[in-house]
Amino acid sequence: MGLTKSEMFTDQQNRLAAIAKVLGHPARIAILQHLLKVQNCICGDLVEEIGLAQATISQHLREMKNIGLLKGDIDGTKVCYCIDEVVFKEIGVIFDDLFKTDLKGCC
Amino acid sequence: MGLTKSEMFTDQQNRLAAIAKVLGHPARIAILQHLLKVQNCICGDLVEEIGLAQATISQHLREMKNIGLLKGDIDGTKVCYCIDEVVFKEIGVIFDDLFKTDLKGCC
DNA sequence: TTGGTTTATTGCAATATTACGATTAATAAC
DNA sequence: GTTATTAATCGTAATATTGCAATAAACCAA
Repeated sequence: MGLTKSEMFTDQQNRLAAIAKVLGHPARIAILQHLLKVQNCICGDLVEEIGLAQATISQHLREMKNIGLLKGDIDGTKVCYCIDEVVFKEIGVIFDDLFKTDLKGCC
Repeated sequence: MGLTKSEMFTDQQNRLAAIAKVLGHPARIAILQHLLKVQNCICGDLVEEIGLAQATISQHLREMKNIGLLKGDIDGTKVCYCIDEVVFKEIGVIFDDLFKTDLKGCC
């Protein structure tokens, strides 16, 4: 089917899954890591940096924008992408909450 | 194409993406949260708990096992699933590393 | 205006994912 | 033995994702 039955889950579960899904592709991880490394906007050097076609990179960037992780500022013919600090931190907290649980190893 | 070009990325990027991909479905988030809540093995009550068909749940469980997040102990006709503590913590660290970066908001 | 640069979008092909019914395999209960 | 229970697997249909070439859109420069 390929159709996720999201109505069966809570908003929190769907939001977390949507975020993880966007992170679930190495090209998007590479984009995020590059943005974290340069600590600045990136204006189009991603195509050479990552090595995928321009259309493909653009698509990945759109998905990252969809969950709010990135924002794009138009600057002439270029578009400067950078991380949305608030959303970035929010996502960090979400994962932190999920993985901070102390397990009392049962098996 | 639907075929990720994973050879273009580092092992670390591919591993992180693979983990995030598995977390990128609300049913698998629900499974993980249920396991964290009961703090014990779950032996098959997931089908009623989540509300998807048995075959579907089994498929989701397999994906979570593939990345090492869950392990299943056979107990008679039942199989008890629980979180692999080591991998769980490892994944927590991976996300923590990724999101701990302090951004100096550029845009 | 014309041409160059950059990014988004469209259209498409190949592959992947999601979901479930049906079946199978393994054990348990009797 | 038979039957019930449980979970994995198979097969299949519907939908999603990935990737790219081609094109469009928007701006800049001369």
